[in-house]
Amino acid sequence: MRWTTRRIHERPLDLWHHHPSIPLPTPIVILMDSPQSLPPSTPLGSAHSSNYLGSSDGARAHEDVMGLPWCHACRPYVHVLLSQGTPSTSIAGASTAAPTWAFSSPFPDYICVPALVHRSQLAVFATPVMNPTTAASPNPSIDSVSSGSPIQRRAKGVKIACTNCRTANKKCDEGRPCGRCMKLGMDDSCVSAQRKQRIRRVKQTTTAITVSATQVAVETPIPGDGPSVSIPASVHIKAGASYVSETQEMADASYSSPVGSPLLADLDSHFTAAQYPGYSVYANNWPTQTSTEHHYPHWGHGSDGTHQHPAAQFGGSVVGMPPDGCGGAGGMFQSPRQQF
DNA sequence: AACATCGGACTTTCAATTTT
DNA sequence: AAATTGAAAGTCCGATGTTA
Ligand SMILES: [Zn+2]
Ligand SMILES: [Zn+2]
Repeated sequence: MRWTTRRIHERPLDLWHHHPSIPLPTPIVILMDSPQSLPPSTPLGSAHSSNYLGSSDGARAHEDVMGLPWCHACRPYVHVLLSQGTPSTSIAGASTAAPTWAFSSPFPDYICVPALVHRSQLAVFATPVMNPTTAASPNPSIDSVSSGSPIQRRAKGVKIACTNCRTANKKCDEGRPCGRCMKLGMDDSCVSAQRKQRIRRVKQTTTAITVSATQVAVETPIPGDGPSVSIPASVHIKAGASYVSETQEMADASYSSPVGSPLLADLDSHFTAAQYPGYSVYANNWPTQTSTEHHYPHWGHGSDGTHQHPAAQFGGSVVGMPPDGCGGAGGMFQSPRQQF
């Protein structure tokens, strides 16, 4: 089996289409735990990637979940620890109804949702922790999840603020004088600030990568293995990159950047659970066979050939099922991020 | 109410490093 | 040369304090 690592770089999600070589549904399930980099103070409406469950990089706004070109229909699932990944406050327009895209997780206190769901969309699961299926619905008429109503994101700033606005930490505009300076009668002093020269710095060697934003791990139960609650082991995922089974050549060259076989041995040398407290890992069961049958290691095949949701094979109750095919971009998995 | 400050949450840039 | 990736530097929201 060949593995490919790739990462989406500064590309709006909407531009991604489902890639024919990526099986549906995806063979990867992400387990997210202890998202300590999601401070309660983080605005829920923010487009900050740490707000997007499953994002592998909490510091970048433009890079994508797990570095893979998922379309809405094939994105992986994230098991979110409710007590920590759930926003404690709701946002305007957020649904309080049990969403149909959420699943109960086989892991206690987790729920299973598609990766890239905005954190705010979990408001429905806010404390006290409750079963998605029985969650009350105080305001069922408003459902930002299924309706895809956008969540307010921070306004885009100007390229370069005037010195006055920069100093005052206030919003500037492109005009010179800018609106604020005009309003305050500071027309004369309104000049564009100068960007400082960046100080020279030396990069450290890579091994101690910060495990950021979404503490993730992949787990890959063999189909038909029955309940597979994995045991914390070493980390099998590299920050900023992820791996997808590549059993056929990529049709679209722009998506691929083939790499050798960065599998376990490789990655284990970089990460251990001990090194990163709080980084719970559930990766004890990577697929070993190379059969093309293994496109769906997670979901397995139902007797009728359809794919099963992981929750199903774990015996968890499925609250809803993901849509089939790749036409779901505008549907229930729609990202709240407008700039996608 | 209008304005000044400012902590800090996002965002954008860019250059060091790694890949191709 | 191009892609990654760490993190410096930038924008500005929103809370708080001051002034009128
Ligand atoms: Zn200005
Ligand atoms: Zn100005």
